[in-house]
Amino acid sequence: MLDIKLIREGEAEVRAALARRGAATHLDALLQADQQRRRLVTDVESLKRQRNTASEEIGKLKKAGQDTAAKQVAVKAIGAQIAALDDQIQQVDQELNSLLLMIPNAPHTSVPDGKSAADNQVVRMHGAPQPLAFKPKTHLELGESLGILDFGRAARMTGAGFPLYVGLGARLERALVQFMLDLHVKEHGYTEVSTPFVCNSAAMTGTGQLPKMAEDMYYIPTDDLYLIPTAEVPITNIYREEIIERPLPIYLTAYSPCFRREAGSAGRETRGLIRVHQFDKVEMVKFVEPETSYRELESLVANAEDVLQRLGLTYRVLALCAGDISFAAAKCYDIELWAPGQQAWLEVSSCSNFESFQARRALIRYRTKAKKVDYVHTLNGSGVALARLVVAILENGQTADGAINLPEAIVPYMDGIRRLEPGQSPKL
RNA sequence: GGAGAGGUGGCUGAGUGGCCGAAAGCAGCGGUUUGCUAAACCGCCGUACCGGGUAAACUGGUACCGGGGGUUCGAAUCCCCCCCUCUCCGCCA
Repeated sequence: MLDIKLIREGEAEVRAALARRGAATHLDALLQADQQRRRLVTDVESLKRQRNTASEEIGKLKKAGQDTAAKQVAVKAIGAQIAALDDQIQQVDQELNSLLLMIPNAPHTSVPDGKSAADNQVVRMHGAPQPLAFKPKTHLELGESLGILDFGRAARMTGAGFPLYVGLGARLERALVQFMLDLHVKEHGYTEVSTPFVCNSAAMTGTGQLPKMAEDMYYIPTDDLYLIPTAEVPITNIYREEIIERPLPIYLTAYSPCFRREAGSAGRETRGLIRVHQFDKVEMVKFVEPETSYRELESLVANAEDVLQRLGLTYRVLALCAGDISFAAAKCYDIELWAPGQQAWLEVSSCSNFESFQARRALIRYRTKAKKVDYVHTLNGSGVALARLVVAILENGQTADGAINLPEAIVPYMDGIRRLEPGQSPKL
């Protein structure tokens, strides 16, 4: 969330920044609640001071054996006033908090203007889409002919949008996870963690999934827990309500499955692995000092790009415009892979700087060089998302005879298998 | 899931109704002494919010002893609910 003091003192700037997102703002109600709260707090605290002084006096008098009945009655009256004010404060606090939680992050000045995905800017390309010498198949056709994907059986046990990988398909998935984790841990300086795949509402609120995105998550009412839509949630929440005493930056990475209801997106890009309710992902999260966060964002993107470069894939990096960045982000780059079967760019990574937005919600702080407590900046990026990565590897690696040439970098993780051919993978 | 024991500041750990935001020790920071390291000695050493002050230093106040509620003039301390940890039993990959 945004700093209420910043909103109070820099209202015009905050309004202007939020307007760039096209976000409807309820700053008036917020500022009014803030003002009311401060007035009430000042009042109740002076009453509490009176009560404390009087109670102390009663204690002394009692010790001296004097009668304090009259005084006690008087203090009790103060207590009643305090209780009434405290109730009001609680209400205003709640209102203030729920308003604050609904306000999105302010876009950074370097974020391009724009209303929608159409206004995102391509900041660089790696390679360029090359026409194949034959009509490319889609990953669905390839997956079926190779026998490595089975959507029908998955739908029977769960429903549409839940992939079942078979044989070398499952193997490829596992190999890619291993490859990416190794790269981030051994070469990019991340520490690997393995987290819970369900989180409580406090954690979800901390990273910004709640309250706004409740509809997009799978929820388990019996235990009041949510399936994670991304490992960002458990990783970032590792330091929730802590003052981090070790030196920054901290880089963490984790593999996790991701669960998304994708409510409202039925019929949109829903074929095959493009948009699924469950997919695997390797995620990177950084906890950094505020002054360094935009430099850290660039290196985070570079870490994600490194994955794709080593896999020899064609991709482009987009700077999302103010109207398209996610709720919690101050700046965001997307990385998209070229998929010849789809004739489309597929988003496989989203790298964001949240500045102190998540840190404020989740109370993640550190000590500055001057020993003051301050909020960290958090960043995260996919490094990268699996299902669409598999799509790109299949569709880019395909040959005229329906086989797949695998990227050299994962061959060691595939026990030396360089090529997937029809009939090669074990059948169900 | 059942029974019992606990949750106090970065850590260890005292405190069972007012003199407690909390003893003591360790760690940390500053200083004195010191050939260096070490030791000794002295001082400092929680967070949030509201106010004063230049959004610094500093300063007045309020709250916080797992979380929430209650009793009381007054709660770390008494009562209730919840969460977590440990031990034992049950179940189990």
